[in-house]
This record gives sequence, structure tokens and C-alpha cells, in this order.
Amino acid sequence: MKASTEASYRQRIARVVEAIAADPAAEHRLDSLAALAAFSPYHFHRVYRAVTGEALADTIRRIRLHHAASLLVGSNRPVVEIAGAVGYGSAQSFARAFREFTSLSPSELQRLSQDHGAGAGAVRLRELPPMPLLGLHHQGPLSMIPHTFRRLAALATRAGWHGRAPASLAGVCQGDPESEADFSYFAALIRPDHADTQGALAVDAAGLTEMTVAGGRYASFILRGPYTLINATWEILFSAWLPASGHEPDHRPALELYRSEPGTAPALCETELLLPVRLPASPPLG
DNA sequence: AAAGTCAGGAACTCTACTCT
DNA sequence: AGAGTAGAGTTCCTGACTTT
Repeated sequence: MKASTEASYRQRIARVVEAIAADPAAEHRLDSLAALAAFSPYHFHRVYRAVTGEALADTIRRIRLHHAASLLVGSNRPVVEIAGAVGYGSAQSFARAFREFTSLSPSELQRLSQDHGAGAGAVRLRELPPMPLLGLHHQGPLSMIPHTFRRLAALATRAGWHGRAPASLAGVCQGDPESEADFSYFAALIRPDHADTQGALAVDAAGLTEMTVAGGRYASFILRGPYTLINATWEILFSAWLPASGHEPDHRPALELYRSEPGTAPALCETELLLPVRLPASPPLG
């Protein structure tokens, strides 16, 4: 596919993903979404997978369950209500889809998040050195971040990066994800001179942007489960762990380190969430 | 190269029911 | 109320092919 064609496709597909993310509960049909992207339904299918690496139905499901996880965390809303709020016609089919994706039932996630935040007690403090990265600034709807990682992988392959080691993918989050205008995301590879890699890795990575994340103190939490739960886990860390920790959030960006190989089953994925923190200027009262 | 069509199989959701 | 299972119907995905 020509680069100019791919760029055009990405814009058209971004319109589709935006429409889904804007209203996950709506009935999103293949033909109407294809029309939004100005393709025939059949051709749309092929283009969509070629550009995003996933099927349209997978995107819709991912966005819905991602939204559902956010609604479940820290809320007492009945599961049947949340099922309806994200577009499922019955609590049964919602619960099944949710368990397949997260390995948890909706009520289990709700309970875990209320029992001090899905294991927020497992948070530990780490002092990290500066981390040099190469990557891409994400553009478009946040729901397309996985697609940016896919482009990054393609560019890295093209640049001759072979034998990518585990733990070499990272996401750099700056700002408030609730407000897309104030939020930026950098999808990155940890540079080989920093990552614990083996084998020959070429340094020529044309098309990628360099960034060095500041070192310092981070609160670290290992999320075991699908990436769908990342946002919900951030919410727990900010709302449950941070206020009780005696620390304050620092101005440095938050980090997500993807520790699983591509293709790992969602339920088995490991993501290290790193929240930059510092001690308060004066000790907290009480 | 890009876009459109078709057909068959795969995957999904819903409903109904039972169990905890 | 929530979870698990099975069957039926619907929708989606994909490969092969044709047309522009």
C-alpha cells in the first residue's frame, strides 16, 4: 500500500473510531461505518484490517469493554445497567464478553476495585534512571493507540530492529486522559542501549522520534490482565492508592511498560504502570 | 493499485433455562 | 442478582475473483 494511500485511509478510519468511541452504546453496523469512511462494506473490511491490524468488530468490543471497565471501577451501579450503557442487550452476553476479555466477571472487578483498588496494596516504590525511548507521538482518538503501536512495530521492523526483547515497549502519558485536548501519548520502544536486549539491533530508526523520560521516584503497579483494564487501574491508583500513600503526584509523565510478548492472551498480559511521585514539601498532618 | 462482489464458514449475540 | 450452558439466528470475516 502506498504511503499516501495509507495516510488517507488512516484519516478515514479515525473518523470511524471516533464515532464508535463517542457513543459506544450505539448500534454500530458495518455498512453505516463503511459509509462513514466512504468505502463499500466489503472493501472497508479489508482496508480496516490492513491499517489497524484488527477487525472492526474487535475494535467495537474493545472500546465497549474498556468503557465498561471504567464505569465499573469505584461504582455501585448494577451490572445490568452498565451492560446497557455500553451497548449490550443483556447482562448475560455482557458478562460473557467481559470475562472472555478480562478473565474477571464484571462484579468481580467491581468488588476488587472497592476492596482497596484491585490490589493497590501491591504498589511499590522504585527509583528509575532516565529512560531513552524511540517512538511515535499518537495522533487521533485514544482508542487508536493500539494502532499506533502497530505502526511503530512496522517502522521498527523496516528500520531493521530485530529480535525485540520482552519489556521493550512503553507508553508515555502526559495530561488528563479524560480530556483528549490536554492529553498526549507517546508510543515507544525502549532504546536497545537501555533495554536488556540480546542480538543485533540497528540504531537506524528513521521515522521515529527520540524522547528521554526523566528518572526519579515512581510508584509501580503490575497489572496482570488485558490492556482494557489499564485506564481503570490508573483511576484506582489515583483515587485509592495516592491519597493514602503520603506522596504527591510529580509533573513527570506517567509510564506504561508492556512486559508481555505480542500475541499473549489478554488475561495473561503484564503491564507495569509507573506513576511519578515525590514526597510532599511538608509532612502531611495527622 | 484500488475498489467492488460473492459465498461459505466462523464468530458473535440473544434467549431460555438452571444453578448458586 | 449474577453466572454458566446450549441452541438458534444473525452478523462478520476472509479468500477468490472481477472491474475500474
